[in-house]
Amino acid sequence: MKKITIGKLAEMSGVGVETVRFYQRKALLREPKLSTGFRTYTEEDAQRIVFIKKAQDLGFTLSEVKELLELNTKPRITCVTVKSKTMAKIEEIEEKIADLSRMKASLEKLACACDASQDSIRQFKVQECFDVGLNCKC
Amino acid sequence: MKKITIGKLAEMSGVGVETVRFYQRKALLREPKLSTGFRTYTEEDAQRIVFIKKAQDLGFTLSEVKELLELNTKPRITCVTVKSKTMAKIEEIEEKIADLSRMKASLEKLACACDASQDSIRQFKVQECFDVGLNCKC
DNA sequence: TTTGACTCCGTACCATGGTACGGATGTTAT
DNA sequence: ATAACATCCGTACCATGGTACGGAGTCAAA
Repeated sequence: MKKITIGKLAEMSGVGVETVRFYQRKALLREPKLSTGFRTYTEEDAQRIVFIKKAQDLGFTLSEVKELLELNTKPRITCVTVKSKTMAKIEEIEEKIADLSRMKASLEKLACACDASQDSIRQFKVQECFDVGLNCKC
Repeated sequence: MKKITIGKLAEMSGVGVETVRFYQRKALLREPKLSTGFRTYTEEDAQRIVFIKKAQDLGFTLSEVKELLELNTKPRITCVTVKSKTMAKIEEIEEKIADLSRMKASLEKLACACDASQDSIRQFKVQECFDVGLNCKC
């Protein structure tokens, strides 16, 4: 285990130094040892940041990520708890997928309407594309 | 055409008065006539707000919505432009769905591992769930 | 006409997720 | 040992998408 400074950590995990400090303030990262006045990190901290970024990309907010991470810190007894939280997250994810699928369907209608009006002279109103009754022969 | 005040407009389109003013500041709504000192709106303004809200629900930011709305004022190129913007959004959404599906699969493995360790004492790492390698015999 | 509701405006504030600043201090290489 | 660089900390600032405040003017009904 070599000592990792905040700058190296940031570089390793692809974020800025200030972002690391920000995550720490938000308690997304543990308080690191300030041996000799400087923060000292481990590989695990880098993995943690990478995890945060991954989860964030998937649409989780920082406080949701925090919750997910906190699942790790609880003792072994909590298998049941972990499972129920996990199931809840799965449901959330399913909802997000459903939302996105609806968005996608609407956008596909929009794209189709664009095609349809390609050769007609009719004035194209973007608003119409989002209306429910959009006539689309695709 | 009856005069619509800001309060009525807000009610009609399901937003707050302050939101209408905010959209106006952001130039998402035209500057309304201030006949007699009060803003006077039309049905079209209400439709426009409804459109903004719909587009927003579909994952467009306000500035993207603004762009979309501005496409209406431009000539026929519109269709092609709208279509390419739309296709880009669709791709974005598809990526998000794919990510979420992967995440869901990982979380399902975690749930499964919880079951499996009901009687064993396995240390869980939520992070692993996001990695591809969680060994699960479910 | 007077009261109450509505509107005007600028400005301040909120949450989220950072980014930047700047003076002080610590570390490292020459 | 001294320069050059990294890090410390608090605080301020940024964008996004609103929400709230407060003093002033306006409108409409009793």
